[in-house]
Amino acid sequence: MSANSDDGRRRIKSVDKAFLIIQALREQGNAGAGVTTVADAVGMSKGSAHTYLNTLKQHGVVTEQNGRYRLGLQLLELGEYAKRQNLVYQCAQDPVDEIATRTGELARLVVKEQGYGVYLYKAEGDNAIETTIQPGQREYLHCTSQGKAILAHLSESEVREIVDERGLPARTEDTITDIDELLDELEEIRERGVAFSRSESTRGMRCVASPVHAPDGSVVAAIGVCGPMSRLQGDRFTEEIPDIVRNAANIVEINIQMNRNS
Amino acid sequence: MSANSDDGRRRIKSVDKAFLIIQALREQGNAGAGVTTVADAVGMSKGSAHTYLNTLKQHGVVTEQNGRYRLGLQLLELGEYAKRQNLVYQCAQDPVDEIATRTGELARLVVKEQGYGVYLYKAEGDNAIETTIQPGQREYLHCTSQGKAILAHLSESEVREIVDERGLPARTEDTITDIDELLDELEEIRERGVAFSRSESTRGMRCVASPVHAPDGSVVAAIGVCGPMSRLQGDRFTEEIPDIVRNAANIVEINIQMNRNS
DNA sequence: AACCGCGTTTGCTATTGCCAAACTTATTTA
DNA sequence: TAAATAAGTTTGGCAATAGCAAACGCGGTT
Repeated sequence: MSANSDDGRRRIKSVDKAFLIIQALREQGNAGAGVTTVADAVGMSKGSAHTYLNTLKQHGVVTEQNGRYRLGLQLLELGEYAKRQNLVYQCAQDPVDEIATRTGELARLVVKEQGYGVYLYKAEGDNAIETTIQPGQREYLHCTSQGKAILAHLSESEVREIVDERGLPARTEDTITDIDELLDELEEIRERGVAFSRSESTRGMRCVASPVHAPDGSVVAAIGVCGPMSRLQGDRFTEEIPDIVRNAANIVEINIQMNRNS
Repeated sequence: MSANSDDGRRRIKSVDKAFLIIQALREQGNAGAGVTTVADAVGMSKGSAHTYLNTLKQHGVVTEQNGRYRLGLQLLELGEYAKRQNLVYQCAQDPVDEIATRTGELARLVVKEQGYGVYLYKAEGDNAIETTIQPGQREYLHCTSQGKAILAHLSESEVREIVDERGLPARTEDTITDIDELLDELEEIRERGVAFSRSESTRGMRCVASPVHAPDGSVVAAIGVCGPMSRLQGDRFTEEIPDIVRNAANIVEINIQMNRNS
């Protein structure tokens, strides 16, 4: 009877369907899709799919050229806006730039959202590596140093909840895929104040990350450094860079607090 | 009786309302808004607004922390995806970089979407100016060189349609605000192959832009250069840079064609 | 020229979104 | 500490509307 689905709360089914269509279009990629293809993909009649696509088109989140529908750039405008509004994004840019220049490596900002990490900003030092993952993309929390830094400061029940929902897929042979092993690792990270990643998300890549806390004490993000194993080793990896990263994370936290009161 | 609104076509009203809420949240900016505020802003009951916000939250396009709702970063992921998928974006990056290094100025890519220009990519030369407008944002077509380059290659009826819908707001005292004057200017641009802007969008800023055509002959984008009046004048403004820009636009077109066949 | 596949439109019905009002929780005031 | 107020959440019932199926229109193909 009731229009609910997940956790007993009511939902607007038409909105769900709209996002189902957006998802379907996304999976079609650059090729785009026609009305019939979309209708089949989401399991509705041609007529209905047509009405949805037209509505979405009016809002610019879908574009159409001679019968082929694709994702529209209005999404980018909204997304960029959301990014710029983000307080952590505003407060972390300078410290991340600083990390990049001081280490010469790639420095990144990842914020927590819905059990994922969203890669929001990067700064490239003189020797910065190129990564395949692009700003704006989500990544799993268990396989990156940034993600683990965030997980380490959540409660065990929150961690288990995220793992139950997202799983622990293996990115490389070194990815932690066991929940108990992960919890042990998080314990260490908490004591140390920085998280390491040794080829856990990409072979040959090492990272160091430190969490960023909101004024209320909850973790909201992590900043860190990524580089090749060849350069990130010894004291530089275990001492120098952790110090730089920890310090920068601290500055971000101060920036957030100051921005709060203004 | 019928569920239509704009041009007789049916629409999904719930989807319209969802975007109304997104718009409302956007206007609240960084502060965010509570359920009641949103309900008032879009003119629906508290209960309904709550259901919508919860649905949108599930999809990540809205986030909530202790009762305050804001735009979510899922929008950024979708938007960045739409951008990366965009064929023109893929094909124009190298030529735009090239323009920037050869001129030392700011080079930009603007693609046409729904009667607006969407600023998708920039490359900064050694002396590049800083602009307030950010990648991902929309801009009017009548007041920028890039926009005029696009308009110049649409039919007069299409231009009139866009102007009717979006108007010709004045950005500076030099913005063209008269439709006939605009049409004359477009005529010149068509003959010349490049569009100029002299303080029409920002005081003291000059731009040169050239259109990019799809294989079917329609304009899809424009690339160009922006810089201070002090540097963009004389032959450099009217001859040298136009040559560079025209040439680069040509290369983009070739890239698009090649990508088409692959 | 007839066919076929695709996109668009429309009438009718069952579904679902919506308001109002009750209920719950948090915050402020006395 | 309690009362009062405000804000968020849930629910019943009715009216609105989303959805299908089927008809229509249109370009491309055999």
